[in-house]
Amino acid sequence: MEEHRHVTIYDIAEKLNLAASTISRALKDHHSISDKTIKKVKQTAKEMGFVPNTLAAGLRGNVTKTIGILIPTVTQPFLSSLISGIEIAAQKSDYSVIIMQSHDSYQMEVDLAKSLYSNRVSGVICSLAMETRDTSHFKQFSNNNIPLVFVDRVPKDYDTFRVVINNYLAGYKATKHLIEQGCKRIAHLTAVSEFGNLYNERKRGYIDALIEHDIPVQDNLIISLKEMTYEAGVKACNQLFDLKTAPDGLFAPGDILAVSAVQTAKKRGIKVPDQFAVIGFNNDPISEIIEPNISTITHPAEKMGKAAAELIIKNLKSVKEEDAKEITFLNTQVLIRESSRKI
Amino acid sequence: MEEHRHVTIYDIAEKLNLAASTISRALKDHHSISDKTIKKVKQTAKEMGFVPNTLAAGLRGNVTKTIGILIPTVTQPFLSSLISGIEIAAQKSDYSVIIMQSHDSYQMEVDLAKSLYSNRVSGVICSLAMETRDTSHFKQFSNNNIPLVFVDRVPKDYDTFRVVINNYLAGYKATKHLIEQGCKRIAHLTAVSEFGNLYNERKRGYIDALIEHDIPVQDNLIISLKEMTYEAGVKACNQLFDLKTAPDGLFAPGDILAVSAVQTAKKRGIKVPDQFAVIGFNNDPISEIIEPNISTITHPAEKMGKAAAELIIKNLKSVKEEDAKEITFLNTQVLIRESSRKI
DNA sequence: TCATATTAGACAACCGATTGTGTAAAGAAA
DNA sequence: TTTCTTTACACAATCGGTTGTCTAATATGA
Repeated sequence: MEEHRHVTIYDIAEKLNLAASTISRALKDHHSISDKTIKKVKQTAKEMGFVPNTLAAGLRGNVTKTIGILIPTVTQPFLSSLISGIEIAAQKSDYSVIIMQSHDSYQMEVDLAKSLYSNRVSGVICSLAMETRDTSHFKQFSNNNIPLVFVDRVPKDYDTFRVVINNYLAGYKATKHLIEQGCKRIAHLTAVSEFGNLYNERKRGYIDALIEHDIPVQDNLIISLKEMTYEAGVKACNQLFDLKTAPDGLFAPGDILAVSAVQTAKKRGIKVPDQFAVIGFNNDPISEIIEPNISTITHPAEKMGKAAAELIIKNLKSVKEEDAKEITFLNTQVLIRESSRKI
Repeated sequence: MEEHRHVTIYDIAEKLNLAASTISRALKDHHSISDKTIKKVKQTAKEMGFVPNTLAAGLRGNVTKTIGILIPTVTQPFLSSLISGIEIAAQKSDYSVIIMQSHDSYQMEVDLAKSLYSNRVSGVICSLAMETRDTSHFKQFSNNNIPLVFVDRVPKDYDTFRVVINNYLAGYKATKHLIEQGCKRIAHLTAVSEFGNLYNERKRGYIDALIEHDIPVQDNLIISLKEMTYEAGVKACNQLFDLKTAPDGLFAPGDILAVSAVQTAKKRGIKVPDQFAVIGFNNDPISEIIEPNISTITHPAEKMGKAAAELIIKNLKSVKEEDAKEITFLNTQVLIRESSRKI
């Protein structure tokens, strides 16, 4: 096998008897290079199979056109949709995307943040690890004018971009929907002690909706879970159904939990939605396929990714201090399906 | 806001009155540097918040410790699991992962391959786009000793690493299972004209299992789909159920199709599995949750990712020509659930 | 005609880590 | 004491694209 050397602008320069700087400028249509030369250079570059070395460009210009993504995992549907959105927006502006998974570990997140910085990414999009309480490892980005956008699971107190939905409002809307369907005893699952305020916000919305409709808030109808898994959902629902006065509705802050609720109800002979109406969150693919279909809150995951990426790309062009605290809210919608449609 | 400059080895050198080369060597425990100096350098580096610039290192050494992933989309469960596996293996060896989505477009794939090359990735893991027929855009990797691993959707004729399952055997096993459950008229869905041989292989396994058990292969029980979507599955199944002699079993080469089959059957009052047994493929999360649970072929997606990443990392250490055609087969298993369990 | 503007392109420094080569000093072996 | 080895570190080239500065030539305007 021949040992190919990467073709460089110097190779092109030599072949055409021009200076390397001229090649560099010609390739990006610099005004000081004649059309004739530009055409010739581009033609030769193509023939020789020239591919620019982004490392060299990045080193020199300190611009890598790379967006770093730091998220708990790529397998969660919401997050893979988020990636997809980021990726599409990035591709449009000729940015690359580099992805790292914290697996919800704080230490991993710290290490990976360093690795992203080491790679001199142009910007970072992050959804925090469950474990994360301290966010000082993100200072390296802020301190070096690397735009940082938090998405979905965002820190309370960090002064940077955020792209989120209004979780309070979404929780309120979901609960209100159940009330409108005639539910009187609405249960709620939530996450135990969370740093990001996402589940707390949903819970606040739930509570306010109840209060607003003169429905008492009952502690035994609110269950805090350590993990938002199918199994945890089944366990919690059984606990709910074992109550003397079992609930007739449930707002689950995730579709997997809603699925577990629907199936647990079915197993116990409880009719969904007539005896027990359920609404989930996220509009995961499964919510649409399971029977009965599950009502849910749509979460524009791809759009969020797109918005986050665009914030970074836009921000790189014109850094304005006053932008720094910008929060982008994206709309949620109640998607009514069979699991909660009683009327 | 202060304009921080990135801390470099030169900054450390200046502070300690040492040469930059000494700093560089000290940081990687080079034997020619005294322990005392090493300790001092590392200490100071930490204090000053030094983070190595991987661009500079990559440019100089032509090694980036980055694995490029080029796949149709990240949102498909199989592929996001694959990524997860790659990522875990990469992290272990201190590699970064850079992901690009072809969205099943050939042109995108060509462009993104170039972009990966431009980023001087150390290796590439690829699952081909549906559209791809020609694979010459991968030559740039092979020609430059950049290890290339195809996963799952692999080209027939490209001389490089592959990590795949034995699709023929999996198809055979799935079909045999249905036969053992007493099915006499087993239908099969497949993809229309595919470049990668994955669906064709599964079909071959299906056919051979039938032949081996003296069951006639009937063309009207084999339907080729353009897209492997839920809707396409529903349509195909309705077509099957409309036959004079409808099938009593189905081997679907994907779980989404299996789900659509089960639900279509239920809608038409056909009992699953008694009148119609179904087996899918991939063990997507949904197969476990839907009712009835769907029997499926487990596909070790994360393991495949891990294997692919390890091939690259290992190969980078010792490039041997004779390795070049290595094919890694990973095991599949028949996972029997309710949708096909008759006896 | 002279001064200014524009066009064309060369030269060289630069980004930051790496590494081959060189040198000086201290210790070990002869 | 001399030679060899080891230790400890400095110097400078290198990777490849970018960009400020400079020279020269042609074109435009006063």
